[in-house]
Amino acid sequence: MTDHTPLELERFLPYRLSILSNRISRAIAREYQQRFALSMTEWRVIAVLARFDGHGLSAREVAERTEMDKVAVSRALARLVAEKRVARRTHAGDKRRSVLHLTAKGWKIHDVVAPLAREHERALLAELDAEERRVLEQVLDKLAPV
Amino acid sequence: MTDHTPLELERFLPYRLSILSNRISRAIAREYQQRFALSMTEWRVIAVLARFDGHGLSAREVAERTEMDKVAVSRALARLVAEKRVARRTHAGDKRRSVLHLTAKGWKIHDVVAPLAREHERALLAELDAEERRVLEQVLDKLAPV
DNA sequence: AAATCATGGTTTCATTTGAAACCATTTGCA
DNA sequence: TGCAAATGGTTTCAAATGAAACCATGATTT
Repeated sequence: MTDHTPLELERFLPYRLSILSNRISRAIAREYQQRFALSMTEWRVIAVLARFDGHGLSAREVAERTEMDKVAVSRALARLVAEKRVARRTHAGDKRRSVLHLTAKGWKIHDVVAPLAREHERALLAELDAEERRVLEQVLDKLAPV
Repeated sequence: MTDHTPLELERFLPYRLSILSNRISRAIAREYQQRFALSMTEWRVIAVLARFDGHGLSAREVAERTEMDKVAVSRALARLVAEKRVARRTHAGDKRRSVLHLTAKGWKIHDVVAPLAREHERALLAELDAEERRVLEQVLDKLAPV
């Protein structure tokens, strides 16, 4: 007789994490999707470019930072550049690399979406008490160090 | 002067959760993908059918339980039924509904993948101490109640 | 300097996904 | 009863995605 012990999905950590993460991402995404016709990957690229403004990141560096693959980044950038949300130059010393910056248009989007995202996070964390917040941080540091 | 305060992605909760969740899901998926030519959605359906064996779930109920939309479930089921991993009958009292069960073949997959998934979870939790595990549970209960 | 290898980035092709329309059946209600 | 609305599920079409091949440039070896 084989072991049919089923997975208790509702207590299975990877499953619960995935549900939670999807819910949150979708909730935030819903807000900027139609408002700016912005996909989640595009938003992530904008967020990284904002965060490392002044560095003139290359596409590769954006990919690293977002944990997206380079194809996804390339496509997101193509759209962002077409819509003039991101400016793309060629690196002076290395013609393969691009040098990326947010345009005024890109910053405008950032300046709306970033607070909105922060507010979502705040609301989420507000459901937790101090100990829970502290330990959650700690757990994420352990399991998914940046 | 506008507020350009950028999101600190590497400390932003939704972002970190998404990274963590993706990494874990991918790690588990890698193991059963080529071994059984099983997609993540198909595995989820199998897991739910195993968990609620004897109930004769309908597709709708599977969709609810997996938090996948009904189109995804419909497609996963089409493949699973074609490969005879799942048996599908029509509900006696309601000809719209299907009545779903794992076949012997489906159970065989379950009985390999479920322990494998549990082992992944165990390894993950092993990185945490008792307090971290306890609080993590608690946090998930609060943020993503089932 | 030529040949080889590595890197940044894009394109192509097949597959997956999501949204909306759709079909069949059942339910609610005039 | 008969007709509109709701429900379970599938199909269709467009867009998103991933893997591999590709192109151009740079670095390394000889």
